[in-house]
Amino acid sequence: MSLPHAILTALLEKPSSGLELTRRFDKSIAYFWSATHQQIYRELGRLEAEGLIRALPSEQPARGQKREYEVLPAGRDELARWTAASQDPKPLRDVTLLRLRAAAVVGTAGLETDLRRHRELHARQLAKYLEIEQRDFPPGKDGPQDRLRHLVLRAGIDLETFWTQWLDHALSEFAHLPDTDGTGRPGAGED
Amino acid sequence: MSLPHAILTALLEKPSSGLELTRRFDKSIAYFWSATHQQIYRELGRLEAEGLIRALPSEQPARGQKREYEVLPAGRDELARWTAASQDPKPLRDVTLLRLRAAAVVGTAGLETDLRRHRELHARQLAKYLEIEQRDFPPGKDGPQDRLRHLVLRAGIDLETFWTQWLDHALSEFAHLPDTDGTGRPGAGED
DNA sequence: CTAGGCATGTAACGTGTTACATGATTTG
DNA sequence: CAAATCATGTAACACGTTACATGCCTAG
Repeated sequence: MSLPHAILTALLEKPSSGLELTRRFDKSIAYFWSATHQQIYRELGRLEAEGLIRALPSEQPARGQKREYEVLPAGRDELARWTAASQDPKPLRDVTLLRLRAAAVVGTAGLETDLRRHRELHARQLAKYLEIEQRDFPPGKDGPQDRLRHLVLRAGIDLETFWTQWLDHALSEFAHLPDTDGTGRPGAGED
Repeated sequence: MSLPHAILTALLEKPSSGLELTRRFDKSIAYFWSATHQQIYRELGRLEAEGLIRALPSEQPARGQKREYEVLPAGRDELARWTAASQDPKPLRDVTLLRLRAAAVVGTAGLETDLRRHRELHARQLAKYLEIEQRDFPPGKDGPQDRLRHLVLRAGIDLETFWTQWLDHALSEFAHLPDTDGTGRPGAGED
């Protein structure tokens, strides 16, 4: 139940149409929450039905017509409630780690190339975040809102740094690993 | 499409029944891929229908009856193919970061308590992983399979360390932040 | 023989993903 | 006015989550 709250947050920051929201998600919110335009339109419909947002009065509903939405007081209340409510952190779910565990059984053939590619993607993402940081959070800009948003961006930066380094480490392990088919020691102990 | 491959990996490590798989997921695979028993049974059915695994011959299908599965050659091939295939890393999607971004708009009231709780949960998880590391990866144990599995566990350990520290940092920011309702500077610039 | 735990499932729903469809607006 | 682009939307499906249902097996 997070997408509606991501949308409420984005709409509070600035009233927008569906496509504008999609672009803002891609550009600025995607580093902690991504969404496609289909998801966003579906959710905008629900939020409007629930009375948490409304289309700006001037627009009449029509298919190819732009519709801008703004958050109603009930929507702001709901977002505040959700933000403060206790929520358990979700367990990690990472495909790359699963692939490595699988490689321990069926062999590492072919994996290294893709991990090297991932390493570059993470490094590029990191560079992009650092650019954003320089542009949006210069030394002077440190009001309460700036500090919180900077904190969020910092998490993104540090996570990309983490993955870049971890992949470097993993790749260096690969370097002095026999390129086995994994059957060297079958039923070895796990857990 | 990762759950079937997680199951294939687990079954190659040791043929098991659905409930045994569920327990092994909880105990040992959950730090990079979690699943409920309903998901596992559904997926076991599909994998069997596709001819990637089979129930051990002795068992006849019956509702409350234990059914052990093992991986067929086609299943091993599929797992090897999947492991080596190129896959894009999934973008980050983290509720806590979203909550912080929302708090920049609607205020931080109530958030701190839950973040403190998260910090403790991550610290506890970290302690658990470190225990596993000591038990399962003593200095001598460093064959190819051990190195790969250790690498995976290391990612879990380092990520929990990361989140513990990040939350400490976030909480220290909270300490000298006015407990606003977020409306101090409404339409401030984002992206 | 019954109560509790073991083991396997069904059903319903929410969210995310992919492919495609349609109307409006601008530009050459 | 044709083509490209903007903008909104439908449909079908895959996956994950929650609640519940059913059959077996063993201890007391």
